Amino acid sequence: MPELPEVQTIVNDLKHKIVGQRIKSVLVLWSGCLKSHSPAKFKKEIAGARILNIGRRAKNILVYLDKNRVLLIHLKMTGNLLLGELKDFKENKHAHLIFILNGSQALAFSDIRKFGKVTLGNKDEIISSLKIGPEPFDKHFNFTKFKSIVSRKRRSIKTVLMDQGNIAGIGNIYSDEILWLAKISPLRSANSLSEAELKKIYGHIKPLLKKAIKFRGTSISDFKDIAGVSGKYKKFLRAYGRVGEKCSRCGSFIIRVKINGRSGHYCPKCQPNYPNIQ
DNA sequence: AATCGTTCCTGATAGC
DNA sequence: TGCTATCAGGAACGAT
Repeated sequence: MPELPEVQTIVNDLKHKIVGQRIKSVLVLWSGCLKSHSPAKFKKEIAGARILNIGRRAKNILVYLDKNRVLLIHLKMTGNLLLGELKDFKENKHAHLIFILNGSQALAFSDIRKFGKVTLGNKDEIISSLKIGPEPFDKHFNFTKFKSIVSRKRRSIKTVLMDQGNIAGIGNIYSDEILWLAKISPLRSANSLSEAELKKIYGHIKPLLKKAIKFRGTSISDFKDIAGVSGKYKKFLRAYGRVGEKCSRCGSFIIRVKINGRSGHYCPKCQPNYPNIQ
């Protein structure tokens, strides 16, 4: 499932490969992914558009187009953007949109579970419609800001970290990893955390995300970069997806619990639920 | 205002 | 073997 590091990997690659090109046309193979337009209108609007830049906001990919427009792509869990030639996608039954670019290049939006969404519209309207908290790498995201966002919430710290309205880009994998590094249980309510505990969490967010970007993200099952290559961060995972394995720090067994409908993975010894009672 | 439950969807896996 | 049931999960949405 693409989170900030995976989306950033895609954005960085796309920037180098397709900025400056025109979208000659688009094939709509499954229109359910189009959020803003009918297939006919989408095809008409997109034809001839020039790609000015590629950006990211939380887990959204922003393709800046001419005429002050933006194409917003959310990959949700199983979405991919793949750059290749049209013939490469003919047998991909999950390719829902294929953008025909210059020469023989094509960019396919594919998504097994069909949760991903594509929106086309005015740049300012689309960006201002996003209800998203600060980007972790924004200079305004300092400890004071983090504390003001998190410290009064009654929900579990994992849920708070994953809520895009609080902080942008953290999902199920990296919330588990941040909390393992900070030795904080994902079940602790955010407003139960001490200043020192908040500092530990905050201190791990940027370095972890930075390292995951360096290794081009985590591929659990579906994430691939635009060339179809898996991310390399999986080997560093300490909690996520390691149920029944030994904690690499203390040797206890990693467990999985349901937290607000999501699976949270943690070490019950290193990350105690009730540290004050121990 | 904040939080909770439901919904979308397919493929992998478990159980019989 | 082959069937059915269950589960995974981001975020929009409606309900409380």
